[in-house]
Amino acid sequence: MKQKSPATPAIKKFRTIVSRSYKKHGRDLPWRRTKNPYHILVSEVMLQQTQVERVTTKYAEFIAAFPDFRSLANASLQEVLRVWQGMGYNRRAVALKEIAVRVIRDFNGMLPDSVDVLATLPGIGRATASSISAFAFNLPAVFIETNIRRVFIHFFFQGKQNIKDQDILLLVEKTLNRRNPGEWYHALMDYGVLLKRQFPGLNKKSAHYQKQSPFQGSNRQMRGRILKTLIERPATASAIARMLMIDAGQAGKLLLQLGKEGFIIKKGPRYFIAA
DNA sequence: AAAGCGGGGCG
DNA sequence: CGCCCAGCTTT
Repeated sequence: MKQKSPATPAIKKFRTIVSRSYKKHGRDLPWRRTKNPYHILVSEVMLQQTQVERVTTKYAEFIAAFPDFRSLANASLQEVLRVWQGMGYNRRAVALKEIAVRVIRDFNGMLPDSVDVLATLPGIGRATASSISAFAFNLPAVFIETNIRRVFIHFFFQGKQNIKDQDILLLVEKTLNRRNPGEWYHALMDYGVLLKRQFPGLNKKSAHYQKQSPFQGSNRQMRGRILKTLIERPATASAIARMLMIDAGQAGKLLLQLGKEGFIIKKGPRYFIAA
């Protein structure tokens, strides 16, 4: 039996501040009104590296188009990618569909509640697995994401630099409210949103901070355009190269890579969205 | 440890 | 224009 250390005054104060703030201006978001594991899963995958405002609209569309695991499992990748358009990181749509297939086939149609099992599913890492476990099943999983990271850096690492996630996780575990992990995490995230406006740049003190490369003219932009095109109709490599105004060599590379990742297939001279 | 992956909105 | 967003996967 693991010994529980008692909550120190600092921890009690921390909990009080975050909880009070949540009661006063916690956000009311669609996926916070449900414990349907499928709905929670869809929201958590959509929220990876994607602003809340953009997810709120797409979440409703996606659930309307694919109401449950079975309908998503049975949908074509083309339909799923079409609904996904505008979200970015299209791999997530492929992963979500594959998760639905596995849940129906391997888990009797029920999403597992265990972090370790959830993390075996494609596109589900530690953070998403834990958040699903906390929000759908109210289990005390320990995780951080960008808002939570900001909160702990602000409260417990003042004046520090190069702060490791591993060190933050220890504190998340110590401060976790085990009576209601789901609500506690909502409170933490909402507090992180407030801190973002109050103290810009907190996350730059993370050891894991990285700024990303420009998007204009990037491979990523071209991949997105290719998929957008192929969702409408199949096309040849040369037609795609012409449309994107790139040379045939680059188009060929992009198409090959998209094929390897399971987005598309080649039949004869033309490329299609994969089955 | 670092790079790649989307797309949009905001300063 | 640069920056960042409820991260994951591959190298």
